[in-house]
Amino acid sequence: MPTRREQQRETTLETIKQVARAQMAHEGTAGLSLRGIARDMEVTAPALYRYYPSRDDLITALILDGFNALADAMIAADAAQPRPAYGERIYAIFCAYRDWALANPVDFQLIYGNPIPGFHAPAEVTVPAVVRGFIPMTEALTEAYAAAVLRPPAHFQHLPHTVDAFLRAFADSNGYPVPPEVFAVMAHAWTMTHGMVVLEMHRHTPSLLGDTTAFFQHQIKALCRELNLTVR
Amino acid sequence: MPTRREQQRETTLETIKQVARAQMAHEGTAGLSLRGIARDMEVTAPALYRYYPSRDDLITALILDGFNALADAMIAADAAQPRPAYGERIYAIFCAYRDWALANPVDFQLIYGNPIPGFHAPAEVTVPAVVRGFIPMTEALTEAYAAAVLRPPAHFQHLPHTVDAFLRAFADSNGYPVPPEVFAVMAHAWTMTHGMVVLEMHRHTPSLLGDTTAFFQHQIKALCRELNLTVR
DNA sequence: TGTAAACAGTAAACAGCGTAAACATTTCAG
DNA sequence: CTGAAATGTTTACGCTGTTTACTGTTTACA
Repeated sequence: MPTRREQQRETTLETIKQVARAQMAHEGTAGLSLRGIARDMEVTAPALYRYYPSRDDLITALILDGFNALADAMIAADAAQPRPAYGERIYAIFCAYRDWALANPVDFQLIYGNPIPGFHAPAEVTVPAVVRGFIPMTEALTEAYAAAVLRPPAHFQHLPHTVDAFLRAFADSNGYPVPPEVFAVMAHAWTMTHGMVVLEMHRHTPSLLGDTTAFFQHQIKALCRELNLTVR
Repeated sequence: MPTRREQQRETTLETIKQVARAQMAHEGTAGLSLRGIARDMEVTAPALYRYYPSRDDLITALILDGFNALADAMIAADAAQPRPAYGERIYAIFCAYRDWALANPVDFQLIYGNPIPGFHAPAEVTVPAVVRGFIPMTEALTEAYAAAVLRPPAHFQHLPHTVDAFLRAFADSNGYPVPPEVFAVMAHAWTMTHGMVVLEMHRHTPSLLGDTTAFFQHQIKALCRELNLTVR
């Protein structure tokens, strides 16, 4: 059972991240400064070093939170759909990806951009969190495929042999085998979604397309139908 | 005709950018520091202010160069293809986009990411350079459509009415009318390409797909064929 | 050609940053 | 209650972008 001191420490660790997020939300990812956080907390800067050994460690913690929050959003969106309704699930998951990104642009840039000078999150920390976010869409697609509802167009089945070999090896090494064509479908959908989100976030598409939300939803629905999944 | 001093000034302006790029290439976009550039040029930092009024102005200049270099790469790739060969042109243009990005990751992050703290390039400077890069693919697609070679699948023709209305207004306001369905195809292709490039650059896809080059080329070719364009 | 203006550079300084070391205080456990 | 651990402050170092004042050099014009 945690002592009073340990509880206090835990809340301080959380407060620091909270203030950091607030600062970034206000001034962009640039606004993250230890001294700024310390000012807001009415504490001196070196005091923060009792909690995070360096600025980069704080950022790493924020990134980890970000990946998990995004994963939570997608998992929740998936869970909210009725079963089986594979198309609705897929649609909801990718909409959740975009919605979360647009609602939390700073966190999204933190995890999927490189907004912090000279910083790259250690892979051994981020990869598990990333993988967690991919579980719902992988499951939904795999189940739909197993149920013979998802029928990928031909070109997903005739992948380049290097990719096909890699995906088969990957599926075998994993305890959770995913057919290469399903994996390819997921990569395609993710790629598309991510591209739209990133370009929209950097304000490149709104001036070209007008209603980016409608366009995005239309694109995802079109993909679902191309995969023989019914949606809406 | 330029005086000796003006020539000198021009080369210094260029040298500063050159050194800046070298520093970023060496230490990531974080490595961009005026004092660092000054050190490399064996000059004091304030001297640089005679050439760029601030660090952000230097970055803006670098971004402008980046957009133009990317546009040049795509234009050159397009020009190198035989005519009409619309499929080959489209394929070459998007491959050029990816190739340039992977060959110049720092510049790419500079123009399509937000790697510099607290900095966002002024739109009135970047937009024209961005538009320039889109000319070849817009032209290739529009010509292919006019020649009835490009045949977009149905969902590109039944766009959400908000998007459709916006694209029609956009085409009308422009001197260069692009049919909405062609614009939608371009947005789709760009989105896909950009998403793959960004995810690959941040090392999210290589561990999932193995041969990302093969996968990318496969994806673009599949899209071309979906559009009734022959390629390879 | 002589001179005034524009240009190019330096030195010094200011404010802000991340961080390390030394020191003081608070809080808890034996 | 006492000593140790946790938490905080003070001070300092070296880095950053940027401003100011001052010095030469180059150019343009009367």
